[in-house]
Amino acid sequence: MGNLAPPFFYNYFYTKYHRIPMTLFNQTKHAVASALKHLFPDTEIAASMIQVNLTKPEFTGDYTVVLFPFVKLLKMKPDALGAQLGEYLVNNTELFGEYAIVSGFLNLAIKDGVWAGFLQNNFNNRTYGEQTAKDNRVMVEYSSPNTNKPLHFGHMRNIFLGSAMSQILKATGNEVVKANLINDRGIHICKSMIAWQQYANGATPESSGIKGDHLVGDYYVKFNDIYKEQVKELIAAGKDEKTAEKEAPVMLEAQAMLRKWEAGDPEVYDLWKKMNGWVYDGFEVTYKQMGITFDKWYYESDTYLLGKQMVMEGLEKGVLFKKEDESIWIDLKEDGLDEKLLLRGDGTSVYITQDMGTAKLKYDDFKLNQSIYVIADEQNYHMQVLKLILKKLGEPCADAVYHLSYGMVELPTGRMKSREGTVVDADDMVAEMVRLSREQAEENGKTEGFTEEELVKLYDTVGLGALKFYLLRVDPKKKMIFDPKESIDLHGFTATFIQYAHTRICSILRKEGMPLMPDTSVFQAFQLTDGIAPMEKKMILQLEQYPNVLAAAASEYNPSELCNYTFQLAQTFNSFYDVHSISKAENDEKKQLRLMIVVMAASVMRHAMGLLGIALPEKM
RNA sequence: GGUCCGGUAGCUCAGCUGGAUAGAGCACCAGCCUUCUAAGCUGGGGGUCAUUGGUUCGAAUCCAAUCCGGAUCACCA
Repeated sequence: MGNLAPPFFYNYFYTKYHRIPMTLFNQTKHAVASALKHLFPDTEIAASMIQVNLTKPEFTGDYTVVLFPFVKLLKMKPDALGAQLGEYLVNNTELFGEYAIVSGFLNLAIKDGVWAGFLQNNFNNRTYGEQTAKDNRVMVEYSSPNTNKPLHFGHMRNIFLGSAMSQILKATGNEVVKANLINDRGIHICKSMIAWQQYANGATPESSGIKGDHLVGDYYVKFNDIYKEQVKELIAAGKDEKTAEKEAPVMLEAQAMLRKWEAGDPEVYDLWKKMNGWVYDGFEVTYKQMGITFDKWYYESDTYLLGKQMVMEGLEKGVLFKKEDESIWIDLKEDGLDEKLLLRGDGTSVYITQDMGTAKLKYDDFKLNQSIYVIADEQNYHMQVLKLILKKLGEPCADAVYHLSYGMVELPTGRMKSREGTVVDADDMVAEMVRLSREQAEENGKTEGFTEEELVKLYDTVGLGALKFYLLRVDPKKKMIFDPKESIDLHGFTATFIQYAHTRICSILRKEGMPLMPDTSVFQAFQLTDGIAPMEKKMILQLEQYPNVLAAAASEYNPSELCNYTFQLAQTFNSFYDVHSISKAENDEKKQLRLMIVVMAASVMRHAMGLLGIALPEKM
């Protein structure tokens, strides 16, 4: 069988709302639709009725059309319809070689030559699966730390999720701005500052040798210890709990400090700047180690005034109202929610005030079509309220707001609480994973032929890869439980597994003297005469799915789809590797076919994992 | 109590716009390294898809009710 001029090359279908990659899978759907239209011109058949699946391995064929949905509409028995449809598709398209009907399912086999053409056209396509630019500007905000404590394991889920989604959206044709909103003001910062003033004796990161974010975090914990103690004392002195919490001296001091800060008191301002500087230095080290970057930084200290201004305008417009104590509120009762405070009686702003300002600022800065907030699901209500308030105030940014909500990372004993010292620190976790990858490599005798420098880099790649994969492989909206006592496995459904499969491919290519991305001309003369073995076919079928998987990861806001897909691809490759030799292939045709498969598989693995920020080494 | 999310193998999770015998990984058992890297491969045991009812040719998937777990409903951020 000769090569067919590929009828499909890289392109898209355009429907009213979506752009769909023109994979063979999607072409099959299309072909079925037009076949039905041709065979039954008088019957209107909705596109949603056409269901195409991958054919189950126990049957022959590649793609399967489910016939039942048409039975009633066309008043035909499924098998009769299948025969007519199959016959038409085989005779009138270039795609299908044969068909078979098994109890209500029409199994279609794509011609081997079409598969060969698919490989020849895509094996070295670096951007395989990506979509062309579509003039859609998206901001993804993630990380968004408070400046009163270091990053912990739960933040890492947020950071990796936001970073991965940015990359995925970019690859699917969006213009993406990666934003980090630093929550650098508010009562929580004042708590660290008060405790530091009273107990640190002027300690700095330099003088103490403690990383800046950790140092500030230590005094945040200290504040809470003092506060708890004072509340206890007040209760012992006869106050009820609520009053005690309100009147604890250290809390009053923190509140006074916040007012001073908002009034621009120079002494408070200097301390605030100094301590935030320490924290930023610490964060920078952590972000760098994790390979995380941002395009745009926002600071709530810059946006809360805009928020206040919006509140004042809302008050003038009559959308908001004032209570006796001068505090300003919005009434959301008719939307099934409650009254919500937007500005305190003393004029200081609350969480949502600054969020309003930031939302508007982001929108105005970049003329966004979409503004994605990666924030834990405990804030679902808050985000709902934010969007609603913006809408009521008539802000155009309201419609762009999208909350990418994810479940919290919990310990077997429950939530991580910095006050109770149960947090798993981000820096510690990275170090632990790097250590674990070293231990495993040494145990397996995998260190031969590497310099110490190469090993350090490799352990970084493996350890960090495992961590990212672990946090991204679960559907974001589900909460996950992490047991720090059981360290993360490097076997099974992990990045290490994929990295290992990739190094095996690299090893094959080295042996064959072939680069990772050979030139198109290398397989130009390839002719398929032999047919395709089942394992080879399985690889090709999975490679063919990638554009659809990437598109789904983008539209569902779910990077775990890439984890699942790539793991399956690596799994199939490992089985393929076991049954088919490349260096000792039966003949040159087989060698070439398998080389194309393997080159493309490695490329797709690098692409998919690259979007998640996971590197694949060439040797390990 | 209101709203939202979840409940699939011992554990961690896929599958959820209804389709063929419900899948992986870990753990457990048995095999496979003179042959491209065994961080791998092959096989095995393990399931009332929380429960009940409904919708239909067909339900883990859709609908309703119930049970269990979590989040949230702050002048904290």
